[in-house]
Amino acid sequence: MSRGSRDYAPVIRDHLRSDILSGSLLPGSQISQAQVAIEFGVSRGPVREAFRLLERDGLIDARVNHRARVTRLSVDDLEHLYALRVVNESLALAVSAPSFTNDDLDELEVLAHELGQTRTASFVFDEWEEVHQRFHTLLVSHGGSRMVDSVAGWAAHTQRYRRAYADEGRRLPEGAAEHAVLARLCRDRDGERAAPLLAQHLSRAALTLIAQMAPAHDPLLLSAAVRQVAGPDDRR
Amino acid sequence: MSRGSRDYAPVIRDHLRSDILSGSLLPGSQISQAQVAIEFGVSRGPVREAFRLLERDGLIDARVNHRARVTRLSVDDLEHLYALRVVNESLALAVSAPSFTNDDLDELEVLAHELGQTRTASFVFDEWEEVHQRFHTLLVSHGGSRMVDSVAGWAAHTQRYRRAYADEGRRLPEGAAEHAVLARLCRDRDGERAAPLLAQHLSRAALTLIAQMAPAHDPLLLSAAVRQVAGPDDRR
DNA sequence: GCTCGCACAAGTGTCAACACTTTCTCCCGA
DNA sequence: TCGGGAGAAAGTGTTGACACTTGTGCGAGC
Repeated sequence: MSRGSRDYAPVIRDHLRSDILSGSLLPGSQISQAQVAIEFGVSRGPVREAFRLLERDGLIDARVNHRARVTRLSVDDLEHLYALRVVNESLALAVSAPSFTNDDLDELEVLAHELGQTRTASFVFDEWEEVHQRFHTLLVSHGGSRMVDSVAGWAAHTQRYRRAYADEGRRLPEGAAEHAVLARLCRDRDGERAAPLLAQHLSRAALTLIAQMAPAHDPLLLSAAVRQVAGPDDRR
Repeated sequence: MSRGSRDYAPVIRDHLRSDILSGSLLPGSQISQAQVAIEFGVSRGPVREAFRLLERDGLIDARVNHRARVTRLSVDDLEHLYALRVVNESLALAVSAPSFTNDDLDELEVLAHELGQTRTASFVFDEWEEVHQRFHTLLVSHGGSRMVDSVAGWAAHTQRYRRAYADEGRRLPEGAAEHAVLARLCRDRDGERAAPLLAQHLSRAALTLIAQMAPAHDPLLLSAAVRQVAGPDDRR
């Protein structure tokens, strides 16, 4: 069972993706098939396949005959990612609301509570991020595999920006409260109200990051996305 | 320049994708790396990379140690695809409206006109499909690369369903007219009105296909998607 | 006639080697 | 001192061969 039949590509891809998302592989840094192959104790074949997948996901740029580079971050990309999350996660949440199980709802509340706690308590980014991701994943988990996969990809991407730009000292105070409200609305099966709130929650997170990254940037696309979900919106 | 350095994977992927979308590779049929490698006069390495990409795009299922199969069609998938198109293309169109060039607008009108013509004139599916794709691609072409890529993927997928289930005899009569209206609204830079119309246009196409494929199917997700874009909507 | 095994053909996963390209390095001349 | 090449080193794209797995067909046994 040693030489044939093992399918390394997915595990290599997962490792590299995790390294990129967590920031241990920095944007713009180069990674070579040969190097990775050695690190995983594997030939370059499976590594090439993994690279193809990472490239398709937009995590690396792989020009022919050049070493692959971890894709760089940009405000535009950040805004696009959050705009996509806004419209898609809102839709997924709206249709998921009737389908939540009691276990789902319980877990949502526990996660929301933890997210509120960690804000005040000692703060470890990795832990917070894990809970946060889980919360948002659960929120859209009944949207169907195609939707869930797309959303998971975009959400993962935004993690890079949060890690790179989030001011770890002061987390968004409204954000934490919103998680609890979202959990509550899910409990009430009120997708119609939860969806716009999620949109605004995401938008607020995006705007905070944009402010840190490029204060002058005008988030046209993002506000169009929020408008689509929440309507013209004169209320606060 | 013959042995190293050529990067066959993308061209192989494009060929296979085109074969799958056009229906010359039927849903559920098996394709083997070895066979494809021979057909393209190439070794299996590049073919494997192409397969990984096709799998990522959901066009083939590739279980380990098994031959890959062209993914099957299902109403659920169809509905999901169109729901994604509805919310994303609408957003892309809304933000694209101010950015259209005169060339874009001219081409849109020409394409819309052609789509109206081909309905009555002798009908060749491939030609109609090409013009139709081009029209919708152009409509969202200023939405940013991430958006455009996602949308293009979903739109390509829906092509499989149109080819498999569209009743070639009678095309949607409203559909043809709507293309012209959309082109007009783009000319007027009226993204706010064009977006909901696009949503309904796509929804109508989806519902027609669903009716052919599984009349009993209740398109919950699709209507939620339309509602998100167009509002509760009592009209029509 | 039918089923169950079993060899064997076909297919996948992986590797090491080869052809070619990019990148680094170091040395030379201006 | 500073470019600018030539050559080495490192890297990529591809291949053919090998290890292993799945499927296939055919004959023995019931």
